[in-house]
Amino acid sequence: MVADAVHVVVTRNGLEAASLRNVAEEAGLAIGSIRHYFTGHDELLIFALQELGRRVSERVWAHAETILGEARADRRRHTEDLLAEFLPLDAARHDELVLWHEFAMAARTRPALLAQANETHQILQDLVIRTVRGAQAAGGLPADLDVEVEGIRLRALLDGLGMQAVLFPQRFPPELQREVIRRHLDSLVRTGAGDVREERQQ
Amino acid sequence: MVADAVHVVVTRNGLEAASLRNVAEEAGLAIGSIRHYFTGHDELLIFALQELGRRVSERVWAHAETILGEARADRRRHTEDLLAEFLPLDAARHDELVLWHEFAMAARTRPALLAQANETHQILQDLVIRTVRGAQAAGGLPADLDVEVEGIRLRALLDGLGMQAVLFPQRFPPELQREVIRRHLDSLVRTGAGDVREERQQ
DNA sequence: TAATATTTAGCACACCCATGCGAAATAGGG
DNA sequence: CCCTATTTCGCATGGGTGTGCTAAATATTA
Repeated sequence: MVADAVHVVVTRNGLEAASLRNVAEEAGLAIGSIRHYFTGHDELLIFALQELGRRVSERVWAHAETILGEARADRRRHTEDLLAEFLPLDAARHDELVLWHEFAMAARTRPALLAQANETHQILQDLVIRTVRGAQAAGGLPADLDVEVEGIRLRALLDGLGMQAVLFPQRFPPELQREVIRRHLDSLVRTGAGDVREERQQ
Repeated sequence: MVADAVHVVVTRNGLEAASLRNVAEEAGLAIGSIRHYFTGHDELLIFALQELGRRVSERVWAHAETILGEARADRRRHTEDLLAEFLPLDAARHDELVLWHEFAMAARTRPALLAQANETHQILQDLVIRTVRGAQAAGGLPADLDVEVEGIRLRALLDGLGMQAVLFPQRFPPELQREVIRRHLDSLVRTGAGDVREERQQ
């Protein structure tokens, strides 16, 4: 697939290197061949981004169905595994994360990519929120938890941790990443949203 | 300053647009003039990154001295303000965050930038850890907290939240960002590292 | 087989890029 | 003023890029 070629080039040399020429060479095709399917450079990138979003969503959602379905004793472990899908714990997830960051960052200055990036982000955000809600419904989390905010907080944590682990791998070995997830889940389990607001005043 | 020109161009059009020509035009100079100071394109970018790191560190550390010094009654509020320096709550912080993300991402495929990016990241990470440690020493946080891990977790949260807020501003209004910070600090205050590990087994 | 559609390939163009180099302008010290 | 050092400038070169367009090759259908 030509999308794979884009992904390889972007992963290896960054999005700015994803020229028609480089992609064509990586795919073993001629420039004109690629341009037969994509009328312009933007369309190629949009397609590659769509394909990325499709794969990530598919993989993570498949993982999610295991946990969101019926109640199970090892829910906690499955939850950790699900969240671990957002982190670069192996080469596959590392590359997917790199791709996502490259495209998402590029979307800031390339309006053509923005819609697709937004959609992908939303899908994953919803998944995280659902996971939190599911854990709450299963009784593992305090009932008074603000699921929306906690979902956003958890997603932000995963995103930031994944980002840093990609940029500075030596500083964030897999075990440290897992420990951070565990700590966060622990704090969710043990903390109610509660009445902290009064205490907070002083 | 020529560094400002780089920053403006990168903020507006992304790092890939920071060519000698664009930067020179933004600075009101000729290409050759810039090349008199920087022997190549890489050196220009490295300098701009150094300058960015310097400014960010300076600003955030100045904010930090207020809080790390003596004990004060309104420590919680100052802590929130300090952490808010990592989020795009106004135009200045927004732009600084954009610059940081652009450079940090580029450092992945440009070894020339990696050292400087690493150093800047480390400085800020240390600051966050010190903040957590300070809060712990001041008695606001449980004594059995793992300061290192909590510092990393907090920094990851800030980084991820900042990233998403930059990419999808409409989804992350300032008040939501502040609420996430408050929630996180609340959870830190109320959660011990404790003996969750046994419960976790099942 | 013959005619047609689909896919692949390659060339030409105009544009932007980093860099090398020498000339022009400006500033500073004698 | 003159001489020198510093700074600014612009041209030339070689390479990369997206895109328009046409020709060739292949597959599909009649």
